[in-house]
Amino acid sequence: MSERIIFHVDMDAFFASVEQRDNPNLQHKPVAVIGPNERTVVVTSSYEARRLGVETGMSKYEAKRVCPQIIFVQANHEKYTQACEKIVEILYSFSPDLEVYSIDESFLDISAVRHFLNDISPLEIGKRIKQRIQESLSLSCSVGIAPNKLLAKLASSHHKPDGLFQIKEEDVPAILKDLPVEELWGIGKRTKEVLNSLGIYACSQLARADPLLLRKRFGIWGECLKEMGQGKYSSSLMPFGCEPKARSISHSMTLPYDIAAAEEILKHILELTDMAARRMRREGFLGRTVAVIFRYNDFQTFSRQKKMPYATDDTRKIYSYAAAIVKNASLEKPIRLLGVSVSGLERAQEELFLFEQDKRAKRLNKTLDSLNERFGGGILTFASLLSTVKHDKVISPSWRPYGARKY
DNA sequence: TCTGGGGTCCTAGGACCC
DNA sequence: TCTGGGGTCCTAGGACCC
Repeated sequence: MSERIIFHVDMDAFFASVEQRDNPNLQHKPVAVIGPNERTVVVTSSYEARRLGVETGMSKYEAKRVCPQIIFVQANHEKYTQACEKIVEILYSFSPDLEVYSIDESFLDISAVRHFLNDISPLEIGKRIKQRIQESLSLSCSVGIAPNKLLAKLASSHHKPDGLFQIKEEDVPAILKDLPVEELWGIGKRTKEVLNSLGIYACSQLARADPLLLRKRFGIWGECLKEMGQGKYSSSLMPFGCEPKARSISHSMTLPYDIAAAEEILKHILELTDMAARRMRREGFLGRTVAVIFRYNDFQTFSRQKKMPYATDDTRKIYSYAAAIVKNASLEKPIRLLGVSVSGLERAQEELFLFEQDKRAKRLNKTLDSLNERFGGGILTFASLLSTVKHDKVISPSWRPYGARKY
């Protein structure tokens, strides 16, 4: 098998760039895209803001402190979704071997279609991809080209913004020689610390490390780590439209202020449960396991879960378990964040709804869902939620565009 | 009023059964 | 009645990603 040619296409400061494109007042200025609530963080910032010290994950106040002239813009999910759909269309026109990894990143394998592209060089193809995206969306991206996904991602991340870089097989040892291990995709803070404690700092050291030692410290993953240090990475693309079904659906929120009162906690739990269950119904899932996520005001975070006797997508049923979890949790401090997650998902099938009561509940849910959808969400809801704050759509990097062409 | 939200995968320990 | 183990399910937590 000949060498594969993988592209990683990564939009530059995606959300911030879309906002700057659409509002001339933001162009060439430090812009930070943030969430809708008071206790939010910087989701993305323009390169102007980054140069002035603004970083992703900073609180609003921290960003304002390091960069007083920062301009905050609230995230607009629909806009980014539309842009993503167009980008996916463009990439798909280059090759059907496409993996939409997140809202602003994709992998493209052109090995199989290369001769249909008149055997032009990978770099030239990368140039055309960048051109097409720039022309039709007025957005810039960085493109990394390499024999596998790991190296393609490295190639794009090291040449941002507006980058185009190819790592060839023969260049791999030189590129990895002094590269810090944490620059590799998948090696985070904790893994870096452990590797460093073993005297492993550069990828070339990881490549030579004792496999038994890695195996002992990292389990199964230790074997992958050594290969990654050598620039090897065998996993192929997850074809667009063929992604495995979701394993969990969850919603969580940092509350506007810390709370301790049980009835207030339960009110939020009902709202979060309803958001999760509505999405399950929309996407045709039933779930078996309910988890509630708690975060104290000191940031200690933990979860409690409970398996239900059968799978359901009914808000009330799921809520009854979530509420029981809250009541048994014996909370010790004020709560800053609450979340509800449903896992053990399976495809909903009509014939599973055997009981008349369940059928009624399902019809009711369907009616509520369609009305909610028609009126933009959150119009019809449980009476006890009427006084709570309505939240904007969340930003979900795992989101996949609808309606784009599939296999 | 320092620190968002939505995911996946892996591990480890305890319960329970044969 | 010195004490087996293997397998599976469930729960909790942590690492990592965008």
